[in-house]
Amino acid sequence: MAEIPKKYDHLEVEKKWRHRWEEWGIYRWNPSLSRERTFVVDTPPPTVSGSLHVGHVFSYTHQDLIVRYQRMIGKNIAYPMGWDDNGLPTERRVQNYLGIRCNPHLPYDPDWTPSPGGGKRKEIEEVSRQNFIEACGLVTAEDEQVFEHLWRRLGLSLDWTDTYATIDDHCRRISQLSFLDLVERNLVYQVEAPTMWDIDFRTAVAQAEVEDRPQHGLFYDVRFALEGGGRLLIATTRPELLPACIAVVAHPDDERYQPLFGKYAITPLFGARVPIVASEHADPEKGTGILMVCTFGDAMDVDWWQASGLPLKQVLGRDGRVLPVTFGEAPFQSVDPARAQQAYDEIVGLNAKQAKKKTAQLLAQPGSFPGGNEAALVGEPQPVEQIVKFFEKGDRPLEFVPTRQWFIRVLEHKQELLDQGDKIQWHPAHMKTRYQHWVEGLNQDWCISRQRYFGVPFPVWYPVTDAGEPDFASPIYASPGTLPVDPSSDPAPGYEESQRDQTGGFTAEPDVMDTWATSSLSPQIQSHWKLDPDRHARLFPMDLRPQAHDIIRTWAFYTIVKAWMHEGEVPWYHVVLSGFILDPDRKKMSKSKGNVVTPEDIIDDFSADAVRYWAARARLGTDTAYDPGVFKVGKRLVTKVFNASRFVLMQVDRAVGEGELPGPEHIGEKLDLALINRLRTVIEQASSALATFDYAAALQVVEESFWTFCDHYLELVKLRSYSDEDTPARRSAIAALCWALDAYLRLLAPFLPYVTEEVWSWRFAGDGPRRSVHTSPWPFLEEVEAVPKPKVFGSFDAAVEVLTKIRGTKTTAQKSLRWPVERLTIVGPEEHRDALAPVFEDVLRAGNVEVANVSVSDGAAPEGERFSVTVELADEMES
RNA sequence: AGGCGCGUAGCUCAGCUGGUUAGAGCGCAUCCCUCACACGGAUGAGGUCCGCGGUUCGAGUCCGCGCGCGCCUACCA
Repeated sequence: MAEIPKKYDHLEVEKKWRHRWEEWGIYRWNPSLSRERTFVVDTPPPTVSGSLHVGHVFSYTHQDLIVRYQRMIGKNIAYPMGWDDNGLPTERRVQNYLGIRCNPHLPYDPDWTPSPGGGKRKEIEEVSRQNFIEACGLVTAEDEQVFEHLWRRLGLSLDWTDTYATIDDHCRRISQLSFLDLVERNLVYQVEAPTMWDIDFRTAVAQAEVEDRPQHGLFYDVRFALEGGGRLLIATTRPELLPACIAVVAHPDDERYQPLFGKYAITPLFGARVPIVASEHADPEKGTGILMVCTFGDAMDVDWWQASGLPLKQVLGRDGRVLPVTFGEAPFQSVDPARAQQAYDEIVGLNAKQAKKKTAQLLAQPGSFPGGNEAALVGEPQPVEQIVKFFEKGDRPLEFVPTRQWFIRVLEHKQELLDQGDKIQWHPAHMKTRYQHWVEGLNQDWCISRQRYFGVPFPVWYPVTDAGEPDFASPIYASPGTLPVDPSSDPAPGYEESQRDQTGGFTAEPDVMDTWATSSLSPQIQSHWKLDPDRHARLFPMDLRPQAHDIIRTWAFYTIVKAWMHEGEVPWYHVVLSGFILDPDRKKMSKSKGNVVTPEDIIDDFSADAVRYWAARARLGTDTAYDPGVFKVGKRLVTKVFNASRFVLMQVDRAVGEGELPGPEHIGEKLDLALINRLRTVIEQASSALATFDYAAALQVVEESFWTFCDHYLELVKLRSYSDEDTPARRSAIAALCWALDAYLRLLAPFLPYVTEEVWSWRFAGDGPRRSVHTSPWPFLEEVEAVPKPKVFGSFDAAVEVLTKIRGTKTTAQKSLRWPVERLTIVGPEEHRDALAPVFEDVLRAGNVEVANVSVSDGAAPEGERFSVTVELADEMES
């Protein structure tokens, strides 16, 4: 029996158990057990280059609560850890930190090493893609340690022997295998088409990464000339796209414009002759009801252009600046090419914002309206609140730029993907609706190519034609056995490296896959899909996907897509969605808000158990206000567990010393039986709540019961268990205390893994699974069956009621709770007196009442109460 | 603009398939150093359950309509 310390030092205790758990390896997956006995978690790999905040602690704790329960009910747990280091955020960080930039055309230099602090150098060093990836690897390894340290402190029961990083060889291999599999199934294609483009990151982005932001814009009223005379007023927010105007459209039912359909308009400044067309796209209510279609102002322009067959006039480049074009040549015909060119030259090279301003100025000048001295711009621009699409990580609006991109065919499989969603259980259930809305609302295929470097390269090359151009129509794919490959340093199959970028040779696909193309494979990455069929069968489909609800449209959706496309399966049976942490003013918590308290600080102050308690109080899917008060409550519970356990085990120690703990067969006193009987309900309720992932409900039941145990049962049983004589009454008390504490520790273990393990080690730890509370069996009902059911119910509550009355009288009289009672009169109906009788002795002891000073009689009790209780206190303390 | 969720004590939240006087913790007030715990304990004061209608013997709980908040999706000339 271990020495019981007087005070609880959470930092020391946490450190001790953290190391011992690692030593014991109790959180490791056993690969030899069958799938049925295993509980598999698709752990979210956090973006390591992001900053850690309390939101992480929140959702990762939720997973761990579920996992710890599953472990205790005997499941073999597969709970690995992954890091999402692949992608833009890391790239940016590495560039700044090391002062390097990727040049994918450079060859790999095996001797190159990054110099820390390189970010301070003046010139930026260019390195090959593989060197760049290695540098990213070094930086992210540091970031990963920060996360790992926090996860360990939090007590997450992760299997640290089984980790992955989304850029490592294994993940690149799985990602490339996935791509090749999709090629084989004709589920992926490449196309040169206008796609949403971020001009700062200079990459394509996917629909899921786009967000709307309200912007203050200006509506410019611009006059177009009608061919053969007349004019037309068009409202636009993007005058800089005027040179890209290909048509003018109005609603077919709009009587104002019906006579114009089929005729032509002449654009101001640039003199382009554009058709006036009827189109459902136009809203008669908006602006002047007639609008210009440009290539490209928005998604509608793209749709319209594709259907129209009109030529493309691209005026914005990949950097968002106005491209040089020649007027008079197709497609930039003009009724006055010289004048058009003159106007255009004023905006060439400007960014969209500058070009907008300049074009507006030009339009305001007299003579900008074709054939006269009038200005095309009418009146002052009107301020307008508009909604503009942005890349979620971007700072400037997205543009539509024609580029060659790879897409996965999701649009034509919406129904199948909805069906997959139905096969998965969503917790809470209403979150499925979000998934459905997203799938139903998809309007583009999944763009997976990014014009970046720190990502998984496409395992693709192209032949270089005799004309020296890549032949994109004839991609050369890597063979699966050679993966992972980097086409920019590995030659295409059947070619020599010397033929790279040579006529008749090959060239690399320069793009990388979006990070979601890899993280959507987290189940397959963990199961070693296509590499280890046996392991795959033991892990896939998984049981649980924990995640936050904001990434249903990305991570959850993409993972469902991949699992369905590759194997026609769901990736997991259950998804649990954590809510967000909100500021006290109910806004989503963010760094910029100044919530600078780090999770490590909070653990230092309140203990890991207390922080877990805070997370565990929040139900799935429910956003929760950040309330440090809850940490305090958690800390109080931890302290209470420590102190109550200390009391119980000291009593046990006094009674049996080093001897064996008395078994449940000694429990005979009615109060003790009543206690155990109450625990039956607690175990039932907590178990069924946890089985449906409702850890918060389980905690509530257990916590409430534990406080009752401390506040009432311990007080009632205290003096009986103090007894120096080894009577059946004392033995019953000791046995009940042991039984109850043993159960409470296991019930609380998923929530408070440290303090429960600490207490467990004092007296309960045994051999085998019972070495740790976390591998001990979850309390099951058979354990309760070993203790007889009380014959009369309500004894516990009756005892509590009378004791509370006695305490109340003393408190009101401002006397100590030890103060003796002169006279106790209890009046109540038979039913309640019968319930009270067997536990009455305990009540009197706890209330410091002499049996001789008590009278109990038949009669009515006040409404809602069992008894009418009258308490007269003694005059003196000593009586 | 549609969808989803939420609106219960000053604050944070429980209240399952409708059932007698609506719960907890924090905070607050008053008191108590009793041999597990003052990082504690006892007791108590706090609520027209967002509003209005309806169903019902009975509604915080079900239905309808509003109002407010959050999120998702759409709106981008």
